[in-house]
Amino acid sequence: MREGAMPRRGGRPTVYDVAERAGVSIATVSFVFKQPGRVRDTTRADVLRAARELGYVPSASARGLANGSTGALGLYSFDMLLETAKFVSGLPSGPAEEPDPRSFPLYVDEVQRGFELECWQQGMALLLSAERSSGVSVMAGVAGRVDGLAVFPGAISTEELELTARAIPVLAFSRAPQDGAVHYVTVDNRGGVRALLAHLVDVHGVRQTRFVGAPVLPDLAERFAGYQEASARTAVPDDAPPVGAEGAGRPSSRLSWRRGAPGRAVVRERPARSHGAGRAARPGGGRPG
Amino acid sequence: MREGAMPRRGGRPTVYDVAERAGVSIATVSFVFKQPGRVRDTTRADVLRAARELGYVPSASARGLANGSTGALGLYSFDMLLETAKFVSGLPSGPAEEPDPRSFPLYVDEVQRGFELECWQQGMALLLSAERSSGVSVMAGVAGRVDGLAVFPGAISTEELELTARAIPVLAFSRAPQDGAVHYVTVDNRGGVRALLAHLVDVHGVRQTRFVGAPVLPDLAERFAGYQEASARTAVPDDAPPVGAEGAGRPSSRLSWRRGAPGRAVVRERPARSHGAGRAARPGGGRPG
DNA sequence: TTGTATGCGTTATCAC
DNA sequence: GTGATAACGCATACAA
Repeated sequence: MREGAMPRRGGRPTVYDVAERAGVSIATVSFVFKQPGRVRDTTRADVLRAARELGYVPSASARGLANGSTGALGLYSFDMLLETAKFVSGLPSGPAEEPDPRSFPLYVDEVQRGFELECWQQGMALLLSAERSSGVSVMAGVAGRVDGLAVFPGAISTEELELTARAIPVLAFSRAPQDGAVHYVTVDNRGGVRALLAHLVDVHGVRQTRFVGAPVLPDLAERFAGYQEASARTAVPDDAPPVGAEGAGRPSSRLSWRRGAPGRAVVRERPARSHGAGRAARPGGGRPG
Repeated sequence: MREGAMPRRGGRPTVYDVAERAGVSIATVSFVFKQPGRVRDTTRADVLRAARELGYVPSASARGLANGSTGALGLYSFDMLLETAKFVSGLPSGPAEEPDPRSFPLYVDEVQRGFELECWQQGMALLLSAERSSGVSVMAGVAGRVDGLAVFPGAISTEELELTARAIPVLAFSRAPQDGAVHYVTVDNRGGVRALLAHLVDVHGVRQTRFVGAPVLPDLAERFAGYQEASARTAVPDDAPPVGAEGAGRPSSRLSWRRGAPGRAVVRERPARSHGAGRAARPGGGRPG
């Protein structure tokens, strides 16, 4: 319980300061910002003026705590120093002695930009963060600050994804769909590569092709599968090992890129469980209207 | 005051739930995450297990409210649909009927990536947001959720920047330094262009140059100034109007790009005021160690 | 070592 | 139309 409504420490101004300055109660101050119509015009003006004079900025923490949601979505991506780069690209790149942020996977930018745009249009804040190869999971730290979380493929275990999904909606990019609460989204990698090869052969008359990259991730595996399906049309036998397969950083055991592997690339969505009092974020969701 | 320690609504699990499950008090749960050494090993194990079983994720809102800081830094950039694009590039681009996010100023990505990297290394979360040409200031909404805010040059008025700076440290990119609480950072645009021209002329033997872009922003004005300073060496008279100067969206009056304009490009920092109990964010600050 | 109690700033439910 | 006041979830002095 505050003693009256003292300006308190030297911190940022709060509703109490604004209320005191405007000669009203904190409830009124809150109303002015959340339900303007509920306050008399003159009162509202007083409050707004006081707020501006004080440089009042509402605390998102308090706000989030009070209404149970943060108003932000999270995007969790790769280790920013690319210590997992070769795992991502599937290409051998030697033990990068000095990680260079500039070699960050470029496609990430595009996806990220799209995410930013959507958040922007939805009026949601975007919280960016990335995995750290060293140290504990940062995911938990992120999950606590957002209403929903999208995750790039990486070192995050499915178990941890599912765990996080118990707290907030989680969307995993290009991951093999699993049973659980996590949402998965991917693209038709197989068909894409087939079309690509068909184009190269039919339109450009290419006769020599080779698949470059180690199919250690679902996406790459799918692409390799598509490559094999279509490679009968090229001069390269479809059992030629993909370039870089041997040199891949982690000899990943989580995926066997056997011939004719099952599972078409697919977009799989699970209905979000209701979290709390019906709140629900929609990472990657459609636009309104 | 909670009644005992009921699991409450259907929301995310809280310290109360974990505490109940582990048979300890909420304080102990908190200690386990914040001061692990203060808790007995067995107790800690119990708590961690309970937390994991429940899928407990600490609320950043509550945490932020309790300790007075959010642990996140903000980066505020352009309107994502580029309605201010031509203002940014200085190039006439016609009234983009259908704004295309793909034409977003590219250099932004580089700066943003650097900011991300630094935040990542500092263990801080990064909150991205952008101005909206329509509607009220989003800045306030951002300022409330971060400990410090970096702002790209754009439609944000100096007044608003200063206002925000009363609540949290604000860093403005490529803006003409002002007196106030806002921090400013820019680069040697003038010298850069001089060097560029020298290189073109001396090394590549270029004899024909033209400055493209309307110097409506401080940075561009500086570049134009540098261009003029060095253009005596080219075949183009230094008073040739820069291409696109006429077509610039806003005939900005905030900057007169008069010849020999004063003010060298400069990095200007102001010591951050102490906010609250000595807390201080350091947007763009150096690395530890 | 662990538990109790209180504050953090906002929201929202009541009274008035 | 406004004003008290109880949550919200966590951190932390202060007790025990």
